[in-house]
This record gives sequence, C-alpha cells and structure tokens, in this order.
Amino acid sequence: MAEPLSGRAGVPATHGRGERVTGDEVPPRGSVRGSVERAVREALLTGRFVPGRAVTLRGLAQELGVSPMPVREAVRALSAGNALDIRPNGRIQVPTMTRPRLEEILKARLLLEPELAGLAAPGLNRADAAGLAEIDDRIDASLDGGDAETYMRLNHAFHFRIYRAAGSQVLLPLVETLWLQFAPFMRTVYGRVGTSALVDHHKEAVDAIRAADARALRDAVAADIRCGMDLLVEGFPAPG
Amino acid sequence: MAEPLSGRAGVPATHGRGERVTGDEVPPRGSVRGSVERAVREALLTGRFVPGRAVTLRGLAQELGVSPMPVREAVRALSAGNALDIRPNGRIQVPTMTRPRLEEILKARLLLEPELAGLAAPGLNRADAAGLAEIDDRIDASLDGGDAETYMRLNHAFHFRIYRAAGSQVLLPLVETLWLQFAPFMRTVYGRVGTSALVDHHKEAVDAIRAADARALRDAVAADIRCGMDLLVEGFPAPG
DNA sequence: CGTTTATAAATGTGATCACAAATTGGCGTG
DNA sequence: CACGCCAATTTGTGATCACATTTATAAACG
Repeated sequence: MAEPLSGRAGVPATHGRGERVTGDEVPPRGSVRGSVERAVREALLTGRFVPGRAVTLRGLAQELGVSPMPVREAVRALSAGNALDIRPNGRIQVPTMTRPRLEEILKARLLLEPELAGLAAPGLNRADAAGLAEIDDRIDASLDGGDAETYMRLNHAFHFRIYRAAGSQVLLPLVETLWLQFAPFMRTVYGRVGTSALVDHHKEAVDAIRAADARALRDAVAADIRCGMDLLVEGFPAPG
Repeated sequence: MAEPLSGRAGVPATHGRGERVTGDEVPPRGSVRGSVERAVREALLTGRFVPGRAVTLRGLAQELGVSPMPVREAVRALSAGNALDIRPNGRIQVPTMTRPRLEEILKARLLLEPELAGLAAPGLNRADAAGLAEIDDRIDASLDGGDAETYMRLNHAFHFRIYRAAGSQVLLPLVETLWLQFAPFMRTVYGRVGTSALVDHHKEAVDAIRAADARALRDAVAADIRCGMDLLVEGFPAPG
C-alpha cells in the first residue's frame, strides 16, 4: 500500500492535554491545520483523490500523523469551496462530476482565467518566460512518459505562475477553487483515455509573455483552457 | 447594547458529554454549525459586521448560545472564502477594504453576474417578475426611509432571486463569496454618505424578464453593478 | 444459498480541557 | 505626563471524550 499523502506517521504531535515535551520546538500558529489543508489540496490537484473517494476525518488524521481536530477544520475549509463534498448523512467524499457542472466550470474558467492572465501580463518578465518554458519542457516530458500526476502538478504550476503575477487577491482564489473542483475528474479521464491526445497552447503563452503582448497571452490561455476542457467534456461517460 | 445576532441565548444546547435530556427532540445533523454560518453570513451581508470588527470564537458562541466548537467550523468555512480574515496572529476579524481589492471585486462581479443573469433568463417567468417588482418597491421604500440594513437585505434578495434561477452549482457560489466580501464595506459607505445617491437598474431588469430578453437582463444587471460599485469606489477614503 | 436480522465497528458532531501566544490593563519609574 | 515593565485576561489551537447515526459485518433462519 502506497502512502497517498505525505506525512510522517508515528509522530503523535502531542500538544494541549498530552504529556509535554519540554525540549521540542513549538510549531507556529495554526501550522498543523495549514499543512493538512495543503496536503489535501495537493492530493486533489494532482488527482490522487479520485472522485467518489470517501474521506474520513480519523483516516486522514492517521495518514498525516495528526489528530482529527485540525483535519476537521481543513476539510471544512475545503468543502466551503466545493473542493470536498459533504453528503446529507455527513460523510465526506471527493465530489463526483456531472455534465452540467463540468460545463459550468468551463464557462467560469473562460470568464476568469484569460482576464487574470491579461492582468498578469505587465508583471511578467524574461525570467518568468524562461521559467515557464522550462516547466513546459517538463510537461512535454511527462506527457511522453504518460505520467499524469506529474503532468497535472506541472500544468497547475504553469498556469498559476502566470496568474500569480497579477497580484490578485480576489480573482486568484476564485480560480483556485475552480481547479480544485475539476482536477480530480481530470485525472480519471486521463487514466481512461491517456494523456496522448492532450494539446496545450503553452508555447503561445510563453511567446506572448516574451513579446509583452497581453492580448495574445489572454487568447493563448483561453485556447489552452478550451482544448483541455473539451477533452474532459468529450471523455464524459454520457456524451452528447 | 443591542443583540447583533439572532440566537436564543441561555440555552446551553447540551449535547455530547453534558447531561442528557431524554425527552427533547434531536437536532438534525450539523444543524448548529449550519445555523451559525447562516447567522454570520446574514450579519455580513446586511452590514451588521463592520470591517475591522473583531470576531472571537467564544464571543460569537455566547451571542448565539452555542458552544465554541460549531463556531470554529463556521468561521473556518467563511474565512476560506475570504468572508472573514484570519490575521497572522490568529485573530479573526471582518476584512477591511482596500482600493485595489474593491476594484478587483467590481471586475469579478462584472465578469460573473451578468453572465449568471443571462443564464437565468430562460428560467424566469411572470411570477418571478412580479415578485422581483414587489421586492424593488420595498427597496425604494427602504431607500426613502434611509434604512441601509433593510436595503442591503432586499438588494441581495433581488439579485439572488434572479441568479438562483440559473440553477448554477458553480457560478452562484462564486458570486456569493464576492457579495460576502464587499457587503460589510458597502454598509460603512452608506453610513457615511447615505443611500440617497443610490441609483439602481432594477426596473430595467424586471422589464427584461417580462420581455424574456436575456440580453437586456444581462445589460441591466451589468449597469446596476456598475452604478452601485462606482458609488463605493468614489466613497473610498483615498480617492483617485 | 439467499434473505433478513442482530451485533459490532466506524464516523461526524458537539463539548470540554490544557496550553501558548497575544493582548490588555495597571503600576512604577524617569 | 510619557514610557517601559509585569501580571491578568483573552483568544485560537490542538486533544480527547461522549453520543447518535450510519455503515459494515456476522449470524440465523427459511
């Protein structure tokens, strides 16, 4: 059994009521919850959490070597953004995808992400273009190797390195919630039809950044989203 | 001191370890957290929570007559959508507004809400138009009376009665997070400059619904957002 | 062998406690 | 009167417990 989440198990992480460990260094404020939330986000974004998978507080806590309490808060925060689904009976699971939901996510992405890329354009320089080009090379390698998990991590890194340059405090979090929602389903499609059919527009985006052409960057991102999401819509169990 | 939040205080709401009350009916699953979250959302949307106001877990719990635990989860869920701000020291407060943040919220609203209104248009009928017209009448009355809190509640009801008709599972939650973010600041501006300068485009929206004109509804919502938000930008402490 | 029922395990929820960091208030000193 | 220092309070965090509900498992019966 492979460890689906990073986390040094076996460390009881005694705090509060447990016996005190005087010599140990104290963890920063809210670090346990933060690390749990980060771990779950990463698992969702890379597709290690399959849609429909049950997520239990005690199970997650044990995997990460923490108590159920910070897991509760992290799960609550993620479910607030529809990254996790809390069923009517209280059980937690990775949301399953539906056709209308996927189409709505596509619509929202096309509304927000090109705009965000356009805002980011002025803040991107040659170094960013070079870094993005390097990420894109590794993306191509992961696609050749059929490593869907690495591809998804790098694709996320590529997009958000662009978006982050916009210095946005509002749009960026909205886009993050969208990625958390479609990423798990994306992974299942890649597992079914493979990653060979994937065509992206990353090179156009890098060229646009090199040319400092905000309009071209906008269009490249829009085209990239359309290609990637169309593959998901086509790969849907109930095609139209 | 007025009670800022509804909640029957004095009820210890014993559950779990406390002495059991055998004859009482059992509350539904997660109802306490849900009611807390709903109360805080309402307080934010109507401006009863002023930007910068400190929100403490124990204080909120006492106001609502519940234990701090469900408050923790509700606050966590709301802060995940930037409806509440958790400072680096862990303290919780209603977020303060900044100029760039407000402009970003305006941009996001203009991207999402007209689109959502356009999607909702086919699902709106005569009864909806009549209901919206009645809400708008009450809005006018609250504006004449200078009742900012009632105005904000009704304005929210007006917009979301339209948006809800889109049957959206993705766009609607995104828009809700935006409203939670700007509502508290909106209230402070109304408290400073009053509500007399407010001009909305609600009647155009109702007419568009009556005419089943999706395009006109889209434009009316966009114009309404622009007017309302421009007032906020103008009313900003550091104008440009 | 399949269906039903009883038992056991698992799970989310709410409550309470201990602790550390931060804030606040008061007091003394310069 | 201003500034710094120390104690008391407040506050978020993490841990553990009890409970109701649900799910899973096993047993019993036809």
